[in-house]
Amino acid sequence: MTETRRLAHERLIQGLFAKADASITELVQGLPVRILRLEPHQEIVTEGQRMREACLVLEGFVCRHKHVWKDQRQILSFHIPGDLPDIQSLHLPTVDYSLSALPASTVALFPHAAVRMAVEASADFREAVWRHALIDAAITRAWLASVGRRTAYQRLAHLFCEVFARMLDRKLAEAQGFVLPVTQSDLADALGLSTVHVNRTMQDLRRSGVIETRGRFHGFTDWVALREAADFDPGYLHLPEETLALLT
Amino acid sequence: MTETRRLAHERLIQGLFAKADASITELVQGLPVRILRLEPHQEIVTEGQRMREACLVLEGFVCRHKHVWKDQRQILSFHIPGDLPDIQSLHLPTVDYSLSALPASTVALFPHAAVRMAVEASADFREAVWRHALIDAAITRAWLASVGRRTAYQRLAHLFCEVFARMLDRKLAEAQGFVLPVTQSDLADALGLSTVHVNRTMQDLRRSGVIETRGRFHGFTDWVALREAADFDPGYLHLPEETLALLT
DNA sequence: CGTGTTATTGACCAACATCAAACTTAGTGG
DNA sequence: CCACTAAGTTTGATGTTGGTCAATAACACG
Repeated sequence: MTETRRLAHERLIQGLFAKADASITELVQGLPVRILRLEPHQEIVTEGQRMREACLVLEGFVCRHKHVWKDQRQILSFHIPGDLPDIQSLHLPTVDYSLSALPASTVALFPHAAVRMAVEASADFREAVWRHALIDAAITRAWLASVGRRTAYQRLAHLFCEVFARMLDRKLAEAQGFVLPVTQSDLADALGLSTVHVNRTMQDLRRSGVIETRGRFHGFTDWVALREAADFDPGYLHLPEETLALLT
Repeated sequence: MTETRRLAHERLIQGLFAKADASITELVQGLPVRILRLEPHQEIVTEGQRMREACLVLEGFVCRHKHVWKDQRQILSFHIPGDLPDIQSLHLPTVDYSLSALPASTVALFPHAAVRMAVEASADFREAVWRHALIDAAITRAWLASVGRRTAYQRLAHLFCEVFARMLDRKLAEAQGFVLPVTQSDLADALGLSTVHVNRTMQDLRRSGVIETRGRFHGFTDWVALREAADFDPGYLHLPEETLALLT
């Protein structure tokens, strides 16, 4: 467990900073942290809840979602290790969404009070938290544009590009492809489609020869074509040059 | 023009704080500001642009939008007087969306440098800016849920409820209804629908007896029914109690 | 093996898009 | 005050994307 705590501090740094300087490392390692292991589909946070801790994804895959009308749900975002899906609860403690693990996952919980102290102590830390929250908002806007104005084919392609790019940046993906540990029904809820249609659209993607699926690993057989079909421009992710270079 | 500058400071306070204390008022009134008058449809900010000022809506109605694929656009948010649609450019200067006036509008521009100083000088101001940016993100999430999982009828109803609630809070609407100064084609781009379908759906709303339109004024003839059709819960707007009371 | 979850298929249907035209309104200049 | 124009709204006819329902097939795991 001490091992996992170390991982939590490491991942926090990885998620917030391109490169950590010594003072930041020290600051982060001083943060108290609680580890939570989650079953598949387990809910961590519920819409309307008042938070006292902020969550960091350590392993697995987490999503934000909202329940809409009769048992329909919309997934609002996917979160990979290193993400802080509810960091904004620091300033707006009542959350407007639920948070759930998709496959079995593990998350770290940092008390708001401690994070607030770190934020006040270090301008770099403060800046990094802002950046993280704002990129998150930019991603939500990209999703809104996708769901509002793209076809199912384009939406799915765009989602693949985005999640791949983000995972690549955190060294969670190979250049040739990546593991997306979610079901087709999760994808449907993320893209505003039905499960059946996601299934058919996936088949279209495979038939077009841009993606090859083996289980939950998705290999890119024609990255340029995928990127173009999706009309994907990674600008909104504000990735470092090194990562962007890998997405050419 | 000096008159308009005063208005700018006043609206900034109104947009950021429920009630202003004296020190905040002083701080805000010290901010340098530039006024811009906009023609209908005039673009203020363009996707990818690097900002050095932050925009505050003074009069009219402004929207954020993204261009998607062949001349399609998705409106990401509407902004009413008192809103800071691109305050996040303070920390992420390259914006991922465009900003346009819908009807003729006027906006104030505050230099980033000055705002940054105010943010550093006052914890209350800093907190208020965070709050503003985070509520904005919550609104985007609500839109995503709407576009992803609601029918045209529900989406339109939800949008009416939301914008009305926000305008009410800023004293920009009467209890019986409000002026929404946008075209049906703007609504279509906001809701991910076609203009024709928005038109037909508006007629449905009128036929159901929940809304009555005279020009761009929309009167609520059955608020409770509208609210229920939209499945509208204003929690995500984080409005003060007084305003919530008016939405019962 | 059996049991539960996920993926895939087929038949049919509904919501919403597209296209093209007519109508309304508000603004403009003579 | 009236034509003239441009923008926005409304209508009808028709097409398509994606939804629903229901069944079957493929896995994954104890």
